[in-house]
Amino acid sequence: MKAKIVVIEDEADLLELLEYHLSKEFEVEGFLSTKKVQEFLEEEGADLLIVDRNLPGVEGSDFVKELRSRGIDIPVIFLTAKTSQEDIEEGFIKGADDYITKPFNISELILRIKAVLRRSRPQLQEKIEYKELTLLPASYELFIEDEPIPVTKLEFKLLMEFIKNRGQVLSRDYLLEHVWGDFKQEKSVNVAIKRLREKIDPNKEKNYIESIRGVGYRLC
Amino acid sequence: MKAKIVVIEDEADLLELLEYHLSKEFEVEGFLSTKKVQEFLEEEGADLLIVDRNLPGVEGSDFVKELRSRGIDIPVIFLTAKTSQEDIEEGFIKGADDYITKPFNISELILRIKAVLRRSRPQLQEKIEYKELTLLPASYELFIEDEPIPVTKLEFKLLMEFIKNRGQVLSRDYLLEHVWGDFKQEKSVNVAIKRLREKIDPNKEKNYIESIRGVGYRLC
DNA sequence: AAAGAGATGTACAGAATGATTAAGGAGTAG
DNA sequence: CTACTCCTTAATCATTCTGTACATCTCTTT
Repeated sequence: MKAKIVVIEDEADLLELLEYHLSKEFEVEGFLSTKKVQEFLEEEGADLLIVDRNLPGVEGSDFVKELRSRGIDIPVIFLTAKTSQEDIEEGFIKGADDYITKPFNISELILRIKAVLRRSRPQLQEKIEYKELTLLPASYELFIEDEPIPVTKLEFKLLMEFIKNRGQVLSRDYLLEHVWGDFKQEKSVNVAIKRLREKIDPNKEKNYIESIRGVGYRLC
Repeated sequence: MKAKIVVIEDEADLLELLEYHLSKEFEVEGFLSTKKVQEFLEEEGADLLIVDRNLPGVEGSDFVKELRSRGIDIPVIFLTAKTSQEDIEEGFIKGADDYITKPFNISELILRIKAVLRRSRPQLQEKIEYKELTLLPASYELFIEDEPIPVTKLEFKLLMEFIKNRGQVLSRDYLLEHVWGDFKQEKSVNVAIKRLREKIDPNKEKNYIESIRGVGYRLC
């Protein structure tokens, strides 16, 4: 999962350059002014903010201070032509996580971004995607097109097993061993599959899990 | 509670200067070489490392890389005369949280230290805010919308652990290890969570702490 | 088309998990 | 020492989950 970075920079050329380079490693959203940023952050969220301090209207560091006072604790890197010692110190005092002066080196910027993200977003959770399904193994959560779908731990593990072996037919025996561990009747698998199908495809349109008569089931 | 900072710098004069200035705000431990540092870290621990890269014997960034590979995840700031772009990038790649080139400004250094500590050691902050909760780690005090709420030390530490890992599901095992230290029964966690919930959300409106059946709890 | 095997659907009881309550002991302050 | 707070443990209540039994449906073979 890529980190989402918001860049606020009023020079269109530079913004474009940043978007171009950063998008190789991150998901980037550029803004020419602070205007719609707060709205965006509240609706979509982001993992890091890169802000020029010389912006039309609001001063960048004041904007950050304002965010901070509203409890928005997103990490911030200032990227600015303001190079005096006082400017730099002011930037940190107003809540910067790092402060880079123009002209800057793009690979250093990327490394500094990563350093900040490493501390602020300790573990990007692992995310497994399959068609419109998204699975978060750490919390046993399932999303269908970003809608959370409540599933039990058993159902989640069952789905994971299918995704791990997509395209292969899994026998009831195999599933009992790998998902349940504990040995139950083969019929239990039937019921669990039924329940899982209902949750991942309530309208029975997708037919994710196919039954292979006499053999087992397959996710295709 | 002051943060504990270890400085490794082979020029005695500079080390002394750093110790002098930093000790106004932090608890400082200086070393002229990396020799006894690892031992010190393992025994005493520290919150941040400031390292010169030109050290007698070991190269500073290699020392850090070595620490990282041993799972010692202490934040590091390099403070060094190596100013080429390659050197800086190498520093970050080997695990730096920040990189400052000599000559440096002492107040900027202090601000950068604070910026790194804010993310990596939130518990050292004077004041931590999360939604309408305010925590004062020094005194184990909790406020909800500025109203003081009496909480026990255990409850406070539990809440801190959740805030430190907000959004992540924490298993009972994890909590026992990180909050209790000492191993108790997993049931103890349930009871402690119940009491904490009662205090931070007596009307059960906010649902700060979510239970994830079969997995653990999460602050969202 | 009928029979039989396998798959699906449904209902329910028992198992598992979490929440709540209460009791007793350890630790602490006065 | 006494009174008090806090915490663990144990017991019980409440909820959710899951295995089993059985009924129904579907497919395949004859």
